[in-house]
Amino acid sequence: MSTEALRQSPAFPRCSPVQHPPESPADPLLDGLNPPQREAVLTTEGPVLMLAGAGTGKTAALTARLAHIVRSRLAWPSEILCVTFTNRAAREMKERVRHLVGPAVEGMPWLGTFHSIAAKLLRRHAELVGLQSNYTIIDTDDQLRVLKQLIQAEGLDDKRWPAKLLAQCIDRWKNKGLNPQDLSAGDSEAYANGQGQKFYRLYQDRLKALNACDFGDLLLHMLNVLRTHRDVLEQYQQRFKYVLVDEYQDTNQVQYLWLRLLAQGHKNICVVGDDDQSIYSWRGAEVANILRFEQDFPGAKVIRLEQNYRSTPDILAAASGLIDANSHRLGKTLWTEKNGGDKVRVIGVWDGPEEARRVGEEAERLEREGASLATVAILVRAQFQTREFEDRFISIGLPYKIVGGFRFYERAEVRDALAYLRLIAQPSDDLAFERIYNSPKRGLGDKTLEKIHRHARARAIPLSLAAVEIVDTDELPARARGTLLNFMRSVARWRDAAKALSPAELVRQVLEESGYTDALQAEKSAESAGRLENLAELSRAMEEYETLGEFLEHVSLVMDNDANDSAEKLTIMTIHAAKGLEFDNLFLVGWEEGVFPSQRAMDDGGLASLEEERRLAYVAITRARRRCTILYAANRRIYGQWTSSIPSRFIAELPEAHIEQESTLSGGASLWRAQWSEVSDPFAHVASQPGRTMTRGPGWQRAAAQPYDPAPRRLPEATRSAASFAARPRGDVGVGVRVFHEKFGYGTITAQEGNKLEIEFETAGAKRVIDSFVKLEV
DNA sequence: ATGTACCGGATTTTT
DNA sequence: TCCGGTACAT
Repeated sequence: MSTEALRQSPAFPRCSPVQHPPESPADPLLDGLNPPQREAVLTTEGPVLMLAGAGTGKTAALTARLAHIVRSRLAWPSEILCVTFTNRAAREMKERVRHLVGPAVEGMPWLGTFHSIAAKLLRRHAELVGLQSNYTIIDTDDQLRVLKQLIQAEGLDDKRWPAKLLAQCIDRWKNKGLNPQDLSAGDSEAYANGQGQKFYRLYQDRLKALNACDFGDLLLHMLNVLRTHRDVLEQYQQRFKYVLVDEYQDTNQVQYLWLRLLAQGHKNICVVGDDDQSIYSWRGAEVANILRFEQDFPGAKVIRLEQNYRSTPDILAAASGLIDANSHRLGKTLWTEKNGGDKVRVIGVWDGPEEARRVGEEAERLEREGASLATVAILVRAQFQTREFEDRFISIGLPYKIVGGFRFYERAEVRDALAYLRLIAQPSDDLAFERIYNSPKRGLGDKTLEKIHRHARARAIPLSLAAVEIVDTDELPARARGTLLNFMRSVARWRDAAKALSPAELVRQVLEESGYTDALQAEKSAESAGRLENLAELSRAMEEYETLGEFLEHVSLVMDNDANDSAEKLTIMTIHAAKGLEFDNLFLVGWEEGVFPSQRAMDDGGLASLEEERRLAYVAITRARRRCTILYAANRRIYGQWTSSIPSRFIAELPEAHIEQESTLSGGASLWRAQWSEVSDPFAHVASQPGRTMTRGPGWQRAAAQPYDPAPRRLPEATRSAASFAARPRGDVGVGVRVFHEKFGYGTITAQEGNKLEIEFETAGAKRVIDSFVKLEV
């Protein structure tokens, strides 16, 4: 494996060619690394803090370090603990290490996310915390259901004291490494007038009874094991000769305590992070961990990676200027050897729809100039902002994908399928039983469930067992009894089948025999088609697993839908989701006070939150490689209310020398006229909003006073740009034809012009779409 | 047991 | 505005 291969490997696209001649050509691993990166690779002994700014090649340094340790025989791969936060990061690192060290080395067993490593350790020591090693990992959904049941069982009003609030408290306590008995009276106050501790304890007891863990437990239980069992702790302290931690600024208290214990053996801990990119404090991350690393690990070597290989000088300068406004930074000075490039553009527009239109046009222009849409991304502060763009891109036929939102395994149908499997794998999984016992609808309701519950409690047995027993009694009405008997027989049959079939075959059989697929097929809505698709995808994903248990662990901790589709599409995502990624052409939208920085953050977090928002802005800008465009709108509709807004303070904080401002608002009559020709009535959406309460400024009134042509419009001009590259109509569709659209479902074509269709959808109403987006009904 | 009408809440999100 | 949850009617 040469550095040449390293540089050219697809997992290594970000580093520009070698910047300095290699000092020690003897070790090809170091070629292509700059001096600080090399230092980070070679300083294997003792604590190391690698402060790596955005785009400075920290993953390259980290993986080279791993490879170096393995190749110099300082440790076996199985003696290195390497933790990341996301599966994506873990996967990427695994891939790169494989490139460097070669396939001869089996994938490192202890490279993974905090949670997957903790889960693996906990399987070995589960009995020490009162669990069996085949414990179930439950997600937020299940967690909330359990909590709600507890709250109601204790006779509390779950409106006054929502399960969500309790879940937040418990998560926070777990993130801090606190068990129920560790809570102070003050902590306990956080829920239901001092009953926090009581509920936390009840919840933990309930989980133990279910032989289940939530995500927080994986880390907390393991911390408890390490704290209370010296022998176990020493075993792992011995084993892990080297510890590496990625994104250290995102660690929370439990993770910190965990690492500190484990690293005490050999004290070879290397953490990598960037305090300026700490954007997860709201979920327990403590920047303080990185700020005080040098005190925690005396003699720590601090290495700064400051050469940026990603962005152009103006982009870098704009980002640096912005983050300068924050206090309490460790401080880094990013620099680049790159020259030229455009300044950061800042564009003010009239309203949200215009913002979307503008970005769409720019994206099409980039495409015409030869850029792939895969190099274009729109970053938003919050998920609700994606809608405007989605609507626009559907109507002009611009391919896009939205990253984030619901993960694959969080979708209802996938969770249902998993619940079936969980119930098959583990009869004691009451949560799974509750989820699916009437899904698909088979006529079993709350009354029946309640009776099963009562029986289960009386006999101290799991629900599924209680269900089997209860059909032998005359507690249930004949109808429900028959249905339940039938259902439980199926479950028993599947348990049998599970022994003979592969997980993938099993899930297909279960979905078929339970009537789940039939119910979806009968539905015939836009969503149901997608759901069936997801279930097919699920069984496909299961093909690579031998056992059900193996698959279930994988799915609860690792599975995501990153493997989306590789087609050339523009990406829309939140800034949070974009961390660690980069794009040639970047659009940062909605830079208005209240949206970004978000009102909510400023309301309840004060200056600290504002600084986190600013770091978020810094993360956003530094995702751009070549072109960065920031937009803000003068008017925006938020929760159905029109609001006039002012540009984000972050725009004012960008150093003027590195930006280029433009506004369609102050641009004079010609720009307004350009607007007018776009749509026949630019204020139609305004006029048609009864009860609209926005304050109308002088500019608005002037514009609104203009006459406009009220002639009946057909397909509006606005779709013209899309027509320019895909105008040839399809021959197989026409007015009156019934078609299917992935997003809107079934509808009938009411007008056709070129490749543009106007369709009256059965559920979504009238929409304009490009013909390539619809399928003929089958 | 299941379908329809209001009410209230509404960031960011990994595992 | 829009979604989900609860309350009520069928």
